[in-house]
Amino acid sequence: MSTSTASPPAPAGSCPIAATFDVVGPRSAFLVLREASFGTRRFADFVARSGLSEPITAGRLRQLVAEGLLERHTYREPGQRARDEYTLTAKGRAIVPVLIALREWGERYALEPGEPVGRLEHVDCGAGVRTGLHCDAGHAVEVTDASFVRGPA
Amino acid sequence: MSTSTASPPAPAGSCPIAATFDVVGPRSAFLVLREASFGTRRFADFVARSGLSEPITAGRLRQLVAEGLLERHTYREPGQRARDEYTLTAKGRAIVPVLIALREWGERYALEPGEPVGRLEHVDCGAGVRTGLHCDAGHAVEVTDASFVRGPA
DNA sequence: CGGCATCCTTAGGGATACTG
DNA sequence: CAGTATCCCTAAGGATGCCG
Repeated sequence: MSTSTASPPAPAGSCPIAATFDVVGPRSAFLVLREASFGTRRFADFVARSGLSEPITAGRLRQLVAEGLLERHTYREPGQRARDEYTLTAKGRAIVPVLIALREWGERYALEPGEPVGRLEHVDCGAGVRTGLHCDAGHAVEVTDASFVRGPA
Repeated sequence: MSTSTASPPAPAGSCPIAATFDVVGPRSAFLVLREASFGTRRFADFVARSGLSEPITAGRLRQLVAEGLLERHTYREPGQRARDEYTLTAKGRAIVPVLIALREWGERYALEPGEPVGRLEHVDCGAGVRTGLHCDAGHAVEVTDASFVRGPA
């Protein structure tokens, strides 16, 4: 990937990558979203599985609800006391490809080969799921075949 | 996406998402990598285009070189003085899909509609480039059709 | 140009203890 | 169980100034 122009000063102010970090938050937010994407719903499970402390977990959950990536519902199973649960919204589900891409990179470049990391399966056929680039004309695209052009999307 | 198991305690220690953040670094590292993916090579340009301060930029460049995502070369054009430049390694290029996925999310959910953000083009045909999920059997996969299974990849 | 040194402020995050 | 309240430490990051 490269610019076709000589890249003028760049309006860093409207960079969608920076904007994503500004909305989603820090590392810990991605870990909370990871757990939510795995189906974790309850506070205590987020704490246990994310590896984050309670205050941080609580803060991220609150913030992600405020940003609209998670929804909080209080529900009560018959005969049980009320519980809170957090589930992904459409906005939150839309970030799952980012999580998968992060996962793929980490598995390849940041973990020891052979570390147990689980796998993503296509529910329809059981085959492994991966991210990829493709163009609107339907071609598979390599990173080196993508060119960034500044200006209106 | 959801777990098919009840998700036991989770070995957060070997989470590839967390590992990616641990290797790549914080938000500013992604902005530096963004610029590198656009073809930015020189220190002053990284500073001007990333919107980061010089010390932070210098620190990220040094760290990303140390982690093997960037390579630093000193080169001298004929009749010019020596310059340093930073270019992506294969390990660094491999993270571009993460950047693209972050970019797509931000454009959709974190920026005002209509903000100028540029676009990615397939060099072969000029069509826009997007990320997507697919399975090893070749099917396009929706987020909701991916299931995470713990255990060896 | 390509940095590093210093200083400062804010944000991220863990530990612990406590409350509804 | 689902948090909140403190306290404390470290990391992130900007501003400024200096140096090869």
